[in-house]
Amino acid sequence: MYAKVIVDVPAKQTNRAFDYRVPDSMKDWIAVGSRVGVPFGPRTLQGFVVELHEGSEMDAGKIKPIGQTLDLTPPLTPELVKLGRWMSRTYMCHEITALQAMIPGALKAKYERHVCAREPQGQQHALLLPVQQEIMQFVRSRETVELDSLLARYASEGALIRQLIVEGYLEEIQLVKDRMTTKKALTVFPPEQLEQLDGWIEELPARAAKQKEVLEHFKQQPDPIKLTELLSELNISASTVKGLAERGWLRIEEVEVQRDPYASRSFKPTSPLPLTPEQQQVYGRIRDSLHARQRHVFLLQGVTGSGKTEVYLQSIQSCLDLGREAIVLVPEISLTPQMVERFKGRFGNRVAVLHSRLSHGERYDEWRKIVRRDVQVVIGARSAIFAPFTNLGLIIIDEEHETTYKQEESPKYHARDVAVARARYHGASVVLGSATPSLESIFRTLPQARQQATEQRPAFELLSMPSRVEGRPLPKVNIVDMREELKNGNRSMFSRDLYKAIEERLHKKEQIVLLLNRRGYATFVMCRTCGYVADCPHCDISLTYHQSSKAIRCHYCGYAERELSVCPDCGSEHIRHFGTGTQRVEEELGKLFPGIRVIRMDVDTTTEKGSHEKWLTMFRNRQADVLLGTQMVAKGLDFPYVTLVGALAADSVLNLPDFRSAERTFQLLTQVAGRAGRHQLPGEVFVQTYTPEHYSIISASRHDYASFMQKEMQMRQLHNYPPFHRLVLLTLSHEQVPLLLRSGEMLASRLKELSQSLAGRAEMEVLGPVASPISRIKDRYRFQCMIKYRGETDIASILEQASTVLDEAVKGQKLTLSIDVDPLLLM
DNA sequence: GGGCTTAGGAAA
DNA sequence: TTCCTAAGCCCT
Repeated sequence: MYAKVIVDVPAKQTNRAFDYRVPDSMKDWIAVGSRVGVPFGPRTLQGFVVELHEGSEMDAGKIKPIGQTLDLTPPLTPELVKLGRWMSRTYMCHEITALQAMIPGALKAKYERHVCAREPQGQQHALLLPVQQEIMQFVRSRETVELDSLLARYASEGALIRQLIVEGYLEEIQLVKDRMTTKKALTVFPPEQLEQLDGWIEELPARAAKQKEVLEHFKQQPDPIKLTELLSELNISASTVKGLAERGWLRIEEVEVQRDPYASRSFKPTSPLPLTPEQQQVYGRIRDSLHARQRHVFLLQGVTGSGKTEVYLQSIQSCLDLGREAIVLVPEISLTPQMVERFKGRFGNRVAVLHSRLSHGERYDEWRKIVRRDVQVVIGARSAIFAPFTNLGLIIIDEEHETTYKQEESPKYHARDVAVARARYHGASVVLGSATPSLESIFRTLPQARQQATEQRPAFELLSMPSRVEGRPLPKVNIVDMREELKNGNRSMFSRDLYKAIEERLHKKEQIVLLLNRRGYATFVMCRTCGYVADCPHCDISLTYHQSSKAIRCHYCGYAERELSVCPDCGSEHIRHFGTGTQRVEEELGKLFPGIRVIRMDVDTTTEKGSHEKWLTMFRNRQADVLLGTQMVAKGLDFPYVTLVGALAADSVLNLPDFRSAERTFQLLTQVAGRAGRHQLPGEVFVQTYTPEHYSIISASRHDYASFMQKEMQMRQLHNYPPFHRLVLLTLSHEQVPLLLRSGEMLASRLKELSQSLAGRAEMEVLGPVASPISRIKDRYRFQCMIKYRGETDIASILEQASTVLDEAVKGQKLTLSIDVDPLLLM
């Protein structure tokens, strides 16, 4: 039997499957999706089996056997292997990069080179130098030694060690290892025949009271139990249990334990809530689709507070009832305890939770629950879309408009597209939920787009829930023109109206959420005497102040220096380290309202594990009056006593040079406004802005998605932007500008040539090259080209041809081309 | 001529 | 990506 293997070398020349022979001993262990160690050139590499075949016509001379299998069960399913192939075409990434993205980081290969001692034939130890003798002595004293540690120990003898290997004194062994080992715990097992227990209890001498107690325990609870638990439960020492084990009555074994991050927590079981007629209708539609195994994509537009989560929960329940599995994606930021709680409460231990706050080990263990079929539901952030289920029935993407679903590093996939691709394979349904659907998604529900629908890009069906549960009204949104405030001499960051409203809530003991967008409020370091701003010496960007570490660092390359006390340019001491902006608001709140209790949530206060949760719990318990934060306070939170929401600088996103800035502004304001008045108490919202006439702000204040969408669609169509055209962003980077310019021109002209050949089937426009908005990162300059296209285009082959031409022209020049298909950030 | 550095190519 | 080899270069 032969296997085709994708190896762990992300390079163009190796971006294809290599053939290997499957040794007979491995036949039963290897399947499509297996992770294997294979000899590749002079080394051993990790790879994934993507195909198995009998291949009698193979060129046997060239083919090496697979070296080792790395898992008992393949970490990937055949479907995921196929998906990897699709991703590599769709997002222009190496196939191995796509496959690696699907498994937890803990399984990323770690390569270790070991040496062990050997006796070379016919050689004399006398030929060795004294140091070499010593090295051999050292190696002989143990089974194997990791080469790196040996080289570290004998730092200056690298050449001599090499000689030992060449002459056969040392044998080199290459190992592929996981980064992660499973956690084991000693576990006590009762005997097979429980009836024996009674006899043994009699048999024990009277003074062995403790041992009797242990046996009694198993009579009550015949399940295996962790040794540590047993000891603390019965207040005994290990020797007691060991004594029983020595008699052969009990068995003590090492068993893999799960690091369950939620183990210590109990979740209140919840049962399905009665649905409103609106919810009922939506749920019915989804349930029908599940039953019919339709590959339907639903766009569920529900206003904030319309009860989308309950619809998700019941849809998942019907999916489980059909014996199929479900994936729920939530934006990382809103992967709040609340959401997890509701899922755990409803589905208990049938749920695995995957998010980036888990440690490597915890994440791995949650993932293993899926592989072992212990769970049927996964709730997680973007990468949870790759959960290795084999009978997927439903994929839910909550807040589908969120940008976190697009991965910014290779593979630059969008979870929404991956979801549709996986659903196509499984005959599963997809539900995209949002109060403010992305223009891309809503477009696909329109008649115009329905006509252009293909198998690859199906049309979506719109479901809507326009009212809040229990008929609660949407909060009243007041737009405050900050220009007027300034005219009237108010230079504070709070308008008079907002000030009054805060005062009133404090008096009534109700709660307040304040949103301050990061952008627009600098985190940079500036000298107020001469205007000096601290820049990164390697990137075209200012350094960011980090309060926690008292350092200023570059966000892109990690360069850091100590906090400045004087200006390096003019020596002035008036150098200001602007915090996240929220700090300033906090200070000002304290001045304006003495005694006010503020919880500030931003990168500085939430980096620590679990801190996010801690702050939110405090706020929920009304231990604070104000929750102040950046975008993260806008999403998905639900607090009954919040009756006032203030967006302090609504237009800071609007002013960004990005064609999606209006959409982002509208989404953010709608989201944050939705935090108010979700329960009995009515809510009120203040939006402070310098551009109160902008349609995104006006529409958001009226909770009017439809009119925003219409207006925005016109703008997009006018400028050939998505969703009417699709984009590809090509970024070239190199240390030298002239070479970049030349290759940029070459790339653009090649792309233009290729676009000519499209004729009538499609339209394609090539823009650039121009310097990227961040023109230098890590001492490399950056130029970009943009492709706008629509219609039937094999964009992948166009991109491939263009990049091949470029490769040949600048061979070995360290020029890198990065391709972002459907980019969300145009940097 | 040997040893060192570097560029280019191969990897099943 | 990593490693090997061949080619180029310097020094003895």
